[in-house]
Amino acid sequence: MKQAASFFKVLADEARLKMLWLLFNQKELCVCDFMAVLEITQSKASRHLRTLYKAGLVTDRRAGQWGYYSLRPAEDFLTRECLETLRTAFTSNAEAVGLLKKLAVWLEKKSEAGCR
Amino acid sequence: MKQAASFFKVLADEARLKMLWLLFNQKELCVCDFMAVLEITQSKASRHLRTLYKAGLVTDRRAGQWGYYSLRPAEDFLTRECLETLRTAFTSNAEAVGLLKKLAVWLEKKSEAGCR
DNA sequence: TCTGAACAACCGGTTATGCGAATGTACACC
DNA sequence: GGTGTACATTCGCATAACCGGTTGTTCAGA
Repeated sequence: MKQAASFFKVLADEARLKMLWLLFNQKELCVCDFMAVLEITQSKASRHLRTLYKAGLVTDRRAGQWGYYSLRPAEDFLTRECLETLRTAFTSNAEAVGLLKKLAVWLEKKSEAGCR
Repeated sequence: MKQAASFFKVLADEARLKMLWLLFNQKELCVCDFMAVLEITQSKASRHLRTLYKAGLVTDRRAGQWGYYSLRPAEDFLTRECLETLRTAFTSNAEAVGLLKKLAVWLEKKSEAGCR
């Protein structure tokens, strides 16, 4: 039960919820994507991603100086179900939908700039 | 999304999870029941119940000097689904099952003592 | 080899949360 | 009216979490 409590503790932060939501809808994102879309500092982005990583919810992949994060399929029942519920709930949430639009615009601009 | 974060914040405590679990399996419980079964101080029990109350997850009913708490049906999708998932997860959790046994013993002893 | 980009990790400061102990309140019984 | 029970609330303190700014670290390209 302690385990369940610490899982919910990880979800108990708006920035981390938004990060998970972005990853629900985009396979891979790097730190600078989170910074741009969520309008947060690099230090904040990195710290929260670390928290998600330590909780086993995301994986990271280094490619040169870039770090890509993606969702990690949950092996635990509670984790899997709650994340799925979260995803469903956010799908009909205006703020969440707005974030996705912002993400799309950002990714578009990024690829236009050719900096992929 | 802020709302979702604060909901998870409420769940992010072992004592509160245990309280919810007990209420899943027993319609109504008073503060002293939580104290006895979870082996916590009165102040701790009261405080966490207050938190659950303010989050809208439980209701209270005063009867004389006794205060009874019970689950409050969730009107929100996220809340309802997560609690249901939690219930399912705990059903096959040894610690949680042990708590229920402890609760049964306590309620038995309490009614034997005639203090209803 | 130097510079700059992308990130991670540390630093101190602030805020939030949790705790037991003590106190307050409301009622029940004598 | 006094005592005891069942709570709720407040208090001071300790710990944990979050924050922005700064300082590594690693790598790519000139």
